[in-house]
Amino acid sequence: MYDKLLDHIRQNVPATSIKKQIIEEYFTPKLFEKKEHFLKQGYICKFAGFVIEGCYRNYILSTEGKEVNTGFGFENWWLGDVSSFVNQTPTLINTQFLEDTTLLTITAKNHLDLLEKSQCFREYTNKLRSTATTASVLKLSGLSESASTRYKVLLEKYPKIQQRISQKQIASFLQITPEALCRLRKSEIP
Amino acid sequence: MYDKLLDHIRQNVPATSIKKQIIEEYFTPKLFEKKEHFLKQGYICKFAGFVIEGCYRNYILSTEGKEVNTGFGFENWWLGDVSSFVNQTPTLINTQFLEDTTLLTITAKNHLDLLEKSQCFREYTNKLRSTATTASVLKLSGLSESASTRYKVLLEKYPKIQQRISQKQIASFLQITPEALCRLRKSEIP
DNA sequence: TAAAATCGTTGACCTACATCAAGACTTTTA
DNA sequence: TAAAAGTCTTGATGTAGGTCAACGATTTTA
Repeated sequence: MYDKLLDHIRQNVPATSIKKQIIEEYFTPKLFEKKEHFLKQGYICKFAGFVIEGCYRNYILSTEGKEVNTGFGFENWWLGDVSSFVNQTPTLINTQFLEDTTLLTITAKNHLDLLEKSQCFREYTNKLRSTATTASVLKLSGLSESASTRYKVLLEKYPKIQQRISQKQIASFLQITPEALCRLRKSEIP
Repeated sequence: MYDKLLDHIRQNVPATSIKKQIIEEYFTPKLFEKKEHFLKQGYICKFAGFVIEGCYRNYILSTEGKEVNTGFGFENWWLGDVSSFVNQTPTLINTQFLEDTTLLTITAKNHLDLLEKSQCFREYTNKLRSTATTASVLKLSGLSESASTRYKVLLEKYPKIQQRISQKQIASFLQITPEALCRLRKSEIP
């Protein structure tokens, strides 16, 4: 289990010197059931987590209280709201598991310690956070395309997403209704 | 000029020990004219910049080549694509000045040096980047609201934006046509 | 395992915003 | 400072996707 995280660090910082023992010391495994929440609007993000197995969705609540998915995460992704985690301020993001999920979690305090202690973990964190920012911006711009284009792009990027995520959730992510997605599928994949 | 950046650091990291001399050593002032680009898709972001005076827009190109604004920046904002800057990879973002603008710029190398050297600058950078990520996510979700709601929210957040940014640019940011924005204004502000 | 809830699909109808066009006003350029 | 280019506004018309409703299929719960 700890190896999965270690591998991920190695992938991003090939020259890493980080030891498995460190990971075991700083991270705690946690199990969550499908539909459980990892994070809810208004709470402070006390832990960050790395997905060993399972998946989740991030969503926000619109002014009318509608849930709008902002993204999904699978194995080898991090979850937790960086802003809330770093500044220990209430989050605006909700994170809910879509399958039973195993995480490696780390507290904010441990994370800070590890950042100070390990130059390589600093690099790793830096790298992940910088690419996360870009991803958000790109997603954003994607919304200027038609729903049909956005759907195609999504399928190109994650061909297997339909095996794991329900149409309702995908529709929310594309910011269209499930009905519209249903019609899209019918017309586009003959 | 350097004081403006120093003040901004102090605002975010009250206990800072950073000296004006350091700022003067690591940052270089630069002037840009209205319509000049700071960053173009495909190039690597060699500098980050802090706006002393002026403003800019970030935009991306949709698949059909249309420019879509992702945000504006004014005095006391940073510009530059974090992802491209940190990883020295080509950016997907375009940054263009909407007024004659004065920046304090720092090279990627100097930025790395300063991060290693100054614990306080590390905190400062961390804080800015984490809030930037959140801002993107929230903007994203905002698009699920109607154009009219998005416009109202924008005006609440930046009441003076209309004095500095043209309707065409605001429309692109709201992801509607200038015509639609014109009609919105007429109907909403009687 | 029966009942209840949720999901995917389809049809009928509606609305917010896009597109195209054209004129008045403002800013930039030579 | 005159010409050219870009901006704002308004009108007429088109369309992608929303809303509401209904039904069978699947999943969840008791």
